[in-house]
Amino acid sequence: MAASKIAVLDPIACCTPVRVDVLDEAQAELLATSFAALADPIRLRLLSYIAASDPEEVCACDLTGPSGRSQPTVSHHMKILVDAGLIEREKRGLWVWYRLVPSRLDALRSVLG
Amino acid sequence: MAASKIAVLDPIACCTPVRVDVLDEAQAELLATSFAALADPIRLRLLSYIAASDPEEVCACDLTGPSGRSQPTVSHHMKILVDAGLIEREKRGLWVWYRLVPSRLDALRSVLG
DNA sequence: CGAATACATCGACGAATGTCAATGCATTGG
DNA sequence: CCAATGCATTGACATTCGTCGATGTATTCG
Repeated sequence: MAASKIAVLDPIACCTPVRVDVLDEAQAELLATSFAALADPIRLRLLSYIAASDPEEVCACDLTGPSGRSQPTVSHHMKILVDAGLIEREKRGLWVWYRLVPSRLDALRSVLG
Repeated sequence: MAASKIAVLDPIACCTPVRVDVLDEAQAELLATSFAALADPIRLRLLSYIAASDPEEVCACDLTGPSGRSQPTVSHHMKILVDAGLIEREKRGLWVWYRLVPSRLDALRSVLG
């Protein structure tokens, strides 16, 4: 079971479709949490906003405008994305900066393949 | 905008990471619905159960057992997966059969790349 | 037709989610 | 040390979601 879990989540499996055996409950629970983080339009836009930035790093102070949500709401959504491991958080002085975690996104991709 | 939408959802983009421009609200809403379909452990297990079958086709009557949920609940979840376009439904006589829709899964994969 | 079977829909319930105003907590600058 | 700033947390609310028993609907069989 440990082996199958690794197979499911292994990010190197890009484009070698993982013909998965049935997910056990623990795997399913974990993956569901990750996909749930992507299951909100505001979070998807926040994510793509970071992905579209150059360098791929965005200050929290620049997220309320594009998202059209209040500061607490944005903070709430970013926490969900961070907790899901999809983005990283770094505090620099007064500001907070966010980056994607490509390996985590790759892991999710491999599940769908 | 139509162009960017195609870029985002184009399934041929396997392993050529789509450096997406920021998702507009309509795209985000659509994608969020798709990911929401994957944001439940029972649905993930149902999906992987179909994927693991040979041929990749499963009768509804074989889903209540493995999922550990009641018949109405399974029916509910399958409807969500079908509405999201992730699986196909075919009625043959008294039975209903489900199949994956690989193109739809590929489309979601490309969004994460 | 009538009984049996497979699946969908309805109705109800508790739990989880998205939202924001108000407030709290660090960190910086004077 | 005090005021200001950026972000997180709290509390409250409406909405959505997952669940199942009861019921409805369609199909097959005798």
